[in-house]
Amino acid sequence: MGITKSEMFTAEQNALAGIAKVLGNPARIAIIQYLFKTESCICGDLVTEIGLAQPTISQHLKELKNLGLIKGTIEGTSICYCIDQEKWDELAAIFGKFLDQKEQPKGKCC
Amino acid sequence: MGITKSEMFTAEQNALAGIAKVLGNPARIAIIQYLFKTESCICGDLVTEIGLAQPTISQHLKELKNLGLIKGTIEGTSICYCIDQEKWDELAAIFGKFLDQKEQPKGKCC
DNA sequence: TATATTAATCGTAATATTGCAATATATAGA
DNA sequence: TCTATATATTGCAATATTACGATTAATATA
Repeated sequence: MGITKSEMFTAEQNALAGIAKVLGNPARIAIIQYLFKTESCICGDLVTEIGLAQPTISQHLKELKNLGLIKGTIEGTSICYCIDQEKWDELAAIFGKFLDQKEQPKGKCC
Repeated sequence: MGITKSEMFTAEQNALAGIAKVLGNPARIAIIQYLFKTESCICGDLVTEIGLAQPTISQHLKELKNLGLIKGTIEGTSICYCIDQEKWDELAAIFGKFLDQKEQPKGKCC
């Protein structure tokens, strides 16, 4: 249905899926990479850098902001977006722990 | 449009987004966690464990299989699904590297 | 105040995802 | 072969996502 039955999963499972979902789009990956590497982080730069329309970039920024990964400060008529390193590290730790899982030795199969 | 313009992004960006997208659903997170922790990994167990219909579970398994995260071996009339630890570690390394990014010191903002 | 610049929001179209019932397929055992 | 069991596939409905043009809001400057 395009709807996920979040009420039947644990908070941790929903949190992990929520993080992954926001990261599950190449435009948002590109935005994050650009914010990490560049000196300036004016929103308008992202529009030319990524190559998507301004409302589209704005929408992606909103989703990244909702998750807390980025923060924006007003710079005159522009807005400067940056990674929120503290929040990033926090989510990276949650996700990294999930990725670090090791298989239990199983007797029979695979 | 529900379509992402993947041709305008790098292979790495698409790969990262592709991994995250598959992980961006709590049912698939739950399936992965169950496969990691349990002794047995019969497909039918997942249906009762997760609480979604059998075709739905089968569909999620298919997506995990497409990404290479799991593999299934036929056990009589059942199928035994397991994590492909090697592939998991590989994807975890790719994603972990992305998560490990640190902010460049910026002069002006944020 | 008027204008230019920048970013957010609205409205909409196209496509994707999620989930399930019904059905198909495949294997094991009688 | 016939039946039971287990999984995959198909087809569909509901909802979500992505993208963009048009518009709005807010600020800076003339």
